[in-house]
Amino acid sequence: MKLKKLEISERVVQRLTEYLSILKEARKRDDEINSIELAKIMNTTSAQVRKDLSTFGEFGVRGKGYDIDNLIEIITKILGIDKINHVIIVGHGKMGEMLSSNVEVLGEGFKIVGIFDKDENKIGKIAENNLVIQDVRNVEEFVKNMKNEFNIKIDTAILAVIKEQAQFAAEELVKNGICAILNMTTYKLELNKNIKVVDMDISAKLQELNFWRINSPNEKI
Amino acid sequence: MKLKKLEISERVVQRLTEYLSILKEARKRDDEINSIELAKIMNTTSAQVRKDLSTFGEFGVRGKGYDIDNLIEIITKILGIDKINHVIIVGHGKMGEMLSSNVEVLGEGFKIVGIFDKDENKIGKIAENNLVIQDVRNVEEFVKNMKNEFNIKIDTAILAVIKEQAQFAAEELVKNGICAILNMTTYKLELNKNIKVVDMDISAKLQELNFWRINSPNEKI
DNA sequence: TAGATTGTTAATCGATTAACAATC
DNA sequence: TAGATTGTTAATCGATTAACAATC
Repeated sequence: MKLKKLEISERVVQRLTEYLSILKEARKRDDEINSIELAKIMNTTSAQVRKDLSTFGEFGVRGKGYDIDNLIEIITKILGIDKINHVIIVGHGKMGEMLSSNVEVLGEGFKIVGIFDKDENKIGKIAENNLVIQDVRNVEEFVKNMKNEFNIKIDTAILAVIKEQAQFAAEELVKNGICAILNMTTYKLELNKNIKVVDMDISAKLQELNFWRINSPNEKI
Repeated sequence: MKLKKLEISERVVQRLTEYLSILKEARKRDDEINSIELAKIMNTTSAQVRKDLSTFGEFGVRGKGYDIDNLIEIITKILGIDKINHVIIVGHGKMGEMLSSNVEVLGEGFKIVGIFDKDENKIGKIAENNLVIQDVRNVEEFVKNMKNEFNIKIDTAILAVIKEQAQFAAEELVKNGICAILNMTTYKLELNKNIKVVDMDISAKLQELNFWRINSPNEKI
């Protein structure tokens, strides 16, 4: 597989994750799919589907379409989830608990290897996935050990603390070598630009939904 | 408050939710803010901030900036979260449980009034927020009762079932008058276009983050 | 070969930004 | 009034789409 590498827009990457999920569904029914069918499910044009995919290479067969298994494999590679990515969860409140106990939710390609909290009542307890909840001050040591003993570099953290702690906790993580953060809080993190942050704010999404609900053109309430 | 009403882009609404969260933080420190400061926190230009806000009206004072409290109130109204919006949760697995037990997570303006599941072992049990978990087949009756007895119209559902059930469950909800769905599953729902759906897919967001991590220009792993 | 669908170019559309008159 | 910052216009930039040659 030859991957072109150039400027890739956020939108394209977002759609890539959607294509993947759609393809996994489609695979249950078919072996092949074309840009028209894919576009219909995505609510977009076939031109966009082809353009998106051609950002990364030539994966289709003219006159036929795309082999679903092949495309799944390619997108999986592009997203780096063809291998296990080791992540830590910081904050073991309701959200952290849900994330660590729900094997489904992270999807394939990710494995939780550490859980941290600052609450002394939680530290030392065993989470539902059988990991011991560690003191958040141990992140540094943990990351080092994983590197030295198992040669596992931990880059990614899921930040699930309360929003009042988000900025501080994130800065600590960055100090310990974390360069990618899935931010489950409502706090807008202010970090060095080379740190990748993706926000996952449920309340914001609900607000968005609510706006469209009350402002829908075919509103009839 | 006079609200202009015209074509509003998804991006603007998304940023509106971000402005709101930033303003709530800023209020702790200041009474006023200008577009330059707001832009800095948002990682954008002051022109965009002003343009975004002016989509909805004239809220600033030339030479001074924006009154934070005032702006919060306005955005809160625009997003329709100045009043309580009643939502139901469908699916009381790990995700549904987290949502219903975590008062923080939905943010202000939303209240869970019903929890539904199809698992007989769960039906009749009491969830952490003290609501009885109801049979999902009762949604119809529940929605009608809320309307008739309390004059509460339920428009919004949070879909937290397993992805294999997502499409079916969503269609049932729509039949019972739900017109806005926060989709917590990885399944790409295919519904009538007048139904508002916002996707909230944790695994997709992790994939996105992972892509940027491994493709960051200043990668040095 | 004829039919189909890709990959890509060029045209269009929409979103962002620079610049500035309006005005506090 | 002078200084500052808004709201808005016009210019720029980027993303989407239409169209079609390439090719299976």
